[in-house]
Amino acid sequence: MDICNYCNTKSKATEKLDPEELQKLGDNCNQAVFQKGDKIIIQNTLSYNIVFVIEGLVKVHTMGPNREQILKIVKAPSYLGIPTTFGAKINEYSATAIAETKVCFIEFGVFKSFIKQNGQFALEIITDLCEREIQSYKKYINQVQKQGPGKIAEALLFFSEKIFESQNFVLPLTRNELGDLTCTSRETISRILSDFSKNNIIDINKSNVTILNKRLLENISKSG
DNA sequence: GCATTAACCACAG
DNA sequence: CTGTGGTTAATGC
Repeated sequence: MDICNYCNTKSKATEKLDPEELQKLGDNCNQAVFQKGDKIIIQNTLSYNIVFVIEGLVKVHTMGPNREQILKIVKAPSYLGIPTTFGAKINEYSATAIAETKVCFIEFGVFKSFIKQNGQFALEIITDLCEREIQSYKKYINQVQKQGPGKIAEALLFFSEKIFESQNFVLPLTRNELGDLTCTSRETISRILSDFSKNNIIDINKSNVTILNKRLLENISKSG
C-alpha cells in the first residue's frame, strides 16, 4: 500500500521522506476517526505510537494532584504524543478529541528509524517541538501572572485567531473545561464571560461567541 | 482596616 | 451543564 505517498496531509517532516521511507511509513501506520469526547491518548497507559492529527481538534490534558489541567488545544495538522512517547514509558498526559478528529497512528520504531536515518526529517521534527515548547513557556507565564479577565480574554483570542480564524466561532469546550484551560473555576468563567458580554466586548449565546471589540479584548489580555 | 479578586458551596433552571 | 448569590481567604494599598 502506498497510502502515505498519496496522502495530501503530509507534515513538513514527512515531506522530507524519500519514496522508500514513505512506503515504510504507509506499511506501519493506521488511520482512525474519533468523535468528540473520545480519548486518543490515555494518561498512565503505555504508548506504542506517535499520533499525527490529520484533521480535527484535540485537547491535551493531565490530571494534577487536585484537578484536571488542559495543557493545550491542538489543531490539525499536528503531531501528538512525541514528548510522552520518547520521554516516558507511561503516558504523561491524555489527548481527547473535542471535535470529530481523524488521526494516523505511526508505529514508534518506524518513526524513530526516520529520525536516525533522515536528518531533514529530524530537523523538521525538532523545529516543531521547539516552537511548541516556546509556546508552552508563554502560556505558562500568562497563566501564572495574569488575573482572570486577562487569562480568559487571551483564551478567547486564541480560539478566534489561532483555531477558528474568525471573529465568530463556537467554543469547543464547556465552561468547566475553559476553567481547566485557564486555571480558573467554571464560576469565574461564567461571570467573566457575561461581564464581557454586558460590556459589549463579546456577544455570547451558549457556546456561540462573536468578538465585538477586539481592541479592548487585546488590552485586557495584555494588561492581565 | 478596606477593597479587590477569586475559589468553594449551594441551589435553581 | 450553566448562571448567580453568599461566604471566606489571600493579597495589596
